[in-house]
Amino acid sequence: MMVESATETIRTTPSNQNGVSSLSSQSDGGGREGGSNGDTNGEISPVDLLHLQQQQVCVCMCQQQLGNKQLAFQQQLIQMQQLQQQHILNLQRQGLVNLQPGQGAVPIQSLQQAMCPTDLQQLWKDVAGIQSTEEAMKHEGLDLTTNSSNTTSYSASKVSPQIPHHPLPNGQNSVHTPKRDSSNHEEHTASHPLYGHGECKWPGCEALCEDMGQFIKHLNSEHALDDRSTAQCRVQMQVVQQLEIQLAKESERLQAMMTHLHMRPSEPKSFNQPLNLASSVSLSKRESEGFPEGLPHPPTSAATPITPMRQGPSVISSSSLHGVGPIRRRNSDKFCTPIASELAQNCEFYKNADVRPPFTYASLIRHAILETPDRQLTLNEIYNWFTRMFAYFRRNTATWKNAVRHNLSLHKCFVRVENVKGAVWTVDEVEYQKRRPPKMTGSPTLVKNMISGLGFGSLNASYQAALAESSLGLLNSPTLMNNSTGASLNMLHVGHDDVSSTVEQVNSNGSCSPGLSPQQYGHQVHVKEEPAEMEEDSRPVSLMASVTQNLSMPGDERDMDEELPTEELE
DNA sequence: ATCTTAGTAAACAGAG
DNA sequence: TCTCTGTTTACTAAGA
Repeated sequence: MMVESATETIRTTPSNQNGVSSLSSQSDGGGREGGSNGDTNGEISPVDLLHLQQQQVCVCMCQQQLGNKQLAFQQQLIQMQQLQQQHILNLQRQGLVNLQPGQGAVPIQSLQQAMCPTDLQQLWKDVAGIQSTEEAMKHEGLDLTTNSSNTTSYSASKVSPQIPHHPLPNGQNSVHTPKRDSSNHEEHTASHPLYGHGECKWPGCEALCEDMGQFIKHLNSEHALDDRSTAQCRVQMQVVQQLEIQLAKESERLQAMMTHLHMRPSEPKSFNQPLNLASSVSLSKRESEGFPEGLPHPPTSAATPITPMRQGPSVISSSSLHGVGPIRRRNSDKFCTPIASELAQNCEFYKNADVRPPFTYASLIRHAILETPDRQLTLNEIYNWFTRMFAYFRRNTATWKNAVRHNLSLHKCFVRVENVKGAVWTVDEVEYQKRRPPKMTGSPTLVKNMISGLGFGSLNASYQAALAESSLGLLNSPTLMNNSTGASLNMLHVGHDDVSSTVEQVNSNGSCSPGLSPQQYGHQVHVKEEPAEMEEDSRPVSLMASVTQNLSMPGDERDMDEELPTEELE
């Protein structure tokens, strides 16, 4: 017990790179990686590079086969991948990654066989464009090539970072109308993926840079190769992968919904097609690259997902981003992110990504309890819910289980009740609402940061544009709106009223019953007396609904419960 | 600077 | 004895 706690402490030390890279390095169900994957220094192997390169080319391939409706999606993915590769390029440039000349050629050659001539033409145009761009960059004192012996094959791995794939306001992208002569290099450099609106777009950095030169200096000085940048890069890669997973699932769900409703999408399977195609291309390779067994392999070619737009910032909060260290002031409480909708929309994300959920233990426990039909859970069932719902909680067991028990005991809102099957825990909604802090006044900067996150705001807009472009009337459906702008607006304007604003929502199984009073459960054995509480919040207590997402929990022997429908909770 | 809240660690006790 | 459950205390950190 003590030993386990000690190891957990070590692992959750912020400097521990495993906490960041665990998603890709997780090799066993327990997630007790010990750095044996050679990944602990944040290095990105040539295999990773090839993987990314392959992804990039797959995107190009798919784009040729897609209609315009998928372009926005694909282009957003390209942007994300550019960001990844930009980071990797930095690593390469600084000698962290040594790509052997022969290695880079392999996927290109194989892809040559798979691509039609026009695809290849486009690809090599891109390659040529980037080469010219690199030359132009050199003239600015930026040597992007560390290995001059690497010609086309190596350059191919660097295709995307310098290609300005910024979406146009209409959702189109300049990727297919490249002007890649050196005379345009200013245009290219002026649209650096990490630079926009006079700000550095590096995750978590909003440094003001008057011009590109200043930005480049800033980039090289503040975001040079170090542990932090490397970790951020890896996290960003994981984020993208998870977003791709999410999109694939949401697209599949959409197809099923539309099929069920006898709606005929303008291009059947238009969403999944590229995903499957790309996945099939690179799946086997990624399997060999250490993608965890339990994790679904992210589709290589995917577009901006729905839910993580809103959820992105919360996931990528400083703490949860790295999945390490204590998280204070989770925004479920601070920003009143509706935990139910958040979990309902991103349950797969939290299930698969080793990302700490941006909720307090108390809110998670409450959610777990309230989503059960009888609104009561044993401690073990609460444990099970945590491990089922969050990959993060499949490890650090000593830490979070203790925290769960601690919260159950500490908070008056959790009431222990003896019933026939032993002690169960229930939620006293009145007490829970009492303990919630006052309404958030809404710091513009804070809210802005939450929404923008790692540039998800633009992705979100593009995604909506793409949806609109796809003539998907579903965009106006509450679900989708909640996933995108609607959710953001909710976050902006609802604040703590999220409780009352969603209270009327009914879950799919119709259980919109209010939170039952603890007295409704058998005879109460013990009610804790919580120390001094702020009673200033006299708002009427809202009725609560709940969300249940049954998630398989590999590696855990505990019960796999029924799959329950979802409903809004807060 | 102070207070509140949350997360973590740990000690301890009781029950099975 | 061991494990699980539950309680409590202490400490730290973040945010207001």
